[in-house]
Amino acid sequence: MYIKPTESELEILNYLWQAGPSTVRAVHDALSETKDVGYTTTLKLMQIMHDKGLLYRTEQGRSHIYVALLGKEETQQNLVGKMVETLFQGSAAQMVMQALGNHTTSKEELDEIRELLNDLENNR
Amino acid sequence: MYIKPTESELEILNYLWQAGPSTVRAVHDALSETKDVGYTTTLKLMQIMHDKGLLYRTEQGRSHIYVALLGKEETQQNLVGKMVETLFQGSAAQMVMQALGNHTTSKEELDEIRELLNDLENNR
DNA sequence: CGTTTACTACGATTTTTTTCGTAATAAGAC
DNA sequence: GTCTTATTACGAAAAAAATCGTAGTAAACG
Repeated sequence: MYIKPTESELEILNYLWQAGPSTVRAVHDALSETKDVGYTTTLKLMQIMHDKGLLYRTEQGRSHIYVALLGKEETQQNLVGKMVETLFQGSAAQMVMQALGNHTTSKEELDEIRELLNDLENNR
Repeated sequence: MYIKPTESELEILNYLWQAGPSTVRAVHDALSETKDVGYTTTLKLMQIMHDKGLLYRTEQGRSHIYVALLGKEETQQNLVGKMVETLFQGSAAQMVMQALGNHTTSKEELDEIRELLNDLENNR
């Protein structure tokens, strides 16, 4: 059974995906750049995530090193999939239109998508 | 200021977008097809949404007719945009890959996306 | 050693979201 | 007109998520 991370949990996961195994301190320092929150709040959140099985941790001296147990791609998949279902009646194409229509996307990226489209068409 | 609908609110909005102006009864009957929830729960939610300015309502005999005040596209935009920011570091292309990679999409839809890609490239 | 510092643990509180029961009431059925 | 039924209003509770303060403790510093 897949556990859906809450919004705050997602922020933490995001950092861990990008930075790799980290202490609460590191996570907190990063988060508090953009968000006004106390250290113990971040700590508690990460402890809860550990309880839920979202994070693995290992002791390192007096502190703990945390690692995300959910994969980045797997989680993206899950959340995008859910959004396609609930907000776009299951049509990924609809979502793609919305996403591309309102974000500046470079020529390189557009080309990459074209390639993907071709692959999709050929492999079925 | 944009108010982010909660998950339950989104279900209601979804129905209203699809069905147009509706009574609580209609919304509730639709929702309870897929979800086990009491009538007064749906009622209360819609009242709260009305308070928040998410829904407009008008009396019709003893009951109320509700209308979504948030547009469908506008809301999709907002939520997809947020997801691109938080989950894909601002890269819409990344999200598109994930979305297309794991949903079956028809040739027609793929072609539509191709067209969109061409438009995007030409108009800048 | 004693003191400071940087952690974790943990409980409690606050805030947000969801849920529902009860009461009031107006419409419709007969 | 009376009774049943469908509806809203409202308060309160339950559940979920986020926040933080305090205490304990081990390491580091001098």
